[in-house]
Amino acid sequence: MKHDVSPDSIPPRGHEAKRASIMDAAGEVFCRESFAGANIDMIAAEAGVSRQTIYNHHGDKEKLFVAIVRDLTERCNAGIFATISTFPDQPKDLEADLIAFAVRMNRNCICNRDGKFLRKLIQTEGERYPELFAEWREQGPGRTWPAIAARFARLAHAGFLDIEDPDVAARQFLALANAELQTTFMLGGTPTDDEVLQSATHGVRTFLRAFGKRQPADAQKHSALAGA
Amino acid sequence: MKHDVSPDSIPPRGHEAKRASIMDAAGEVFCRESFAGANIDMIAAEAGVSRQTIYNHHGDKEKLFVAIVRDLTERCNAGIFATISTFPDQPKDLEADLIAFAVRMNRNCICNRDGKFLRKLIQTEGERYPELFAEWREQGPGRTWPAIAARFARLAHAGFLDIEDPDVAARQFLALANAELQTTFMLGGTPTDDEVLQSATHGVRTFLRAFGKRQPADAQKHSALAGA
DNA sequence: ATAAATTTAGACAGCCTTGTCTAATCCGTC
DNA sequence: GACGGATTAGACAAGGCTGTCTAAATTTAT
Repeated sequence: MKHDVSPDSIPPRGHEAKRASIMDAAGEVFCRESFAGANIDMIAAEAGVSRQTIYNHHGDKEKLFVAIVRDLTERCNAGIFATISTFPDQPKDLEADLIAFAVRMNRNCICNRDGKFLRKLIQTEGERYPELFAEWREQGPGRTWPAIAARFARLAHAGFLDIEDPDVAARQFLALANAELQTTFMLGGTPTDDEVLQSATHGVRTFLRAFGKRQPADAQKHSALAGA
Repeated sequence: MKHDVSPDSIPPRGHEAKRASIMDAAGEVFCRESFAGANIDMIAAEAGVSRQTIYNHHGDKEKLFVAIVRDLTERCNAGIFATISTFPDQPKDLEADLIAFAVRMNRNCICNRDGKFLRKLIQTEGERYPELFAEWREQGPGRTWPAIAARFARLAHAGFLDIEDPDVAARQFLALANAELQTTFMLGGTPTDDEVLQSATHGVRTFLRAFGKRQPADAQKHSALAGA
């Protein structure tokens, strides 16, 4: 049941490097062991830092935890907005462009290290820190979903899609893009690039069957026949 | 941070009643506090039982935990199969029947007490008990998804739907039905009946836009216009 | 009513964890 | 090379938790 205690390769140099190293290790350990199951010695060992240094930097276990969550929330949101800015507003190939967008979203925001950690911490500790995670909810889904919805609304307005409610469509787009990754997410796994692509491809195809224009300007070239 | 310690209403009578009471309380506490955060005294208090009785029944904390997970997995699977058996094979009103099915699935299997607890335990402790949750994966999604897919395949074969890959369609059906409940689930909340209905309605409409027959035998009566 | 089985409260040892303290050491800078 | 801040190992007290044990009380079956 005990985990390896070898310091994470190179001992970090400098004050800030130590801070970063602690944040990294703490995210990892809190995520793997849950708040109650994690202990400071584990984090110190994994960060290649002494226990006292952690107390010097963060005060106590709970403050450290809160710092981790805020940090992850911030970084994840930044990633999501960066990815949203790559939304295909003037698609050349709607299906291919949306698939690529869905893959970017998954790979850079959902399946990556930060995304995985934040998701797990929210699921595991969400009920114990209502205000902290309410903050995440407002800053996260509360801001990203409308942003995505706005992009879909623009795409619909430009005649590429046939959408009544862009908010619903945005949520469904994300749900479809992830539909085949749910079980993996549940168990804390990281899907392979291929699984991400598969899920995105199937999801976007279904999305376009539902919301694509029936007879677009240039006839729908990419039917459900295209190979994987 | 301490939780209420009042025994859960009536002290139970009889050996089996105590066993059940312990299982109930343990599920609740493990789910709320995580395995590491839960302690036997909490569970004993919540079950209205002495600590020693728990040890008499289950040996130790880990065995108790495993018993809870197996119990929840079994009950949830039973519920899911029971619900699958109500799948509308001969729908009178395809949209309404699928919405009702999606609502049943959510209310009876996903949002209910057992479903919520099992989901949380999988998310929280899945990585720590790989074999235990692999078992769940095989018995759960591994058996329920194909069962649902088979029903959709039958519906497609009977001419009600236009589906190439029933497995993909089944996963997407579930993903769409839950699309608007994700954030609530993440934070451990329980959606209201109305939220469940909304999500199912929107999800099924999108599903039918994607997979419904364009010109079915009797013309599509229920377009995307129907009120909530 | 009596006997057997179960449950109970409480005490207990052993262990782990948090957070503090100290004295020695490291590191970059002047 | 000497200084000052940061870091380190290690010891430490206080407290929490698990799992065991006991003797008494309670329940159930006979």
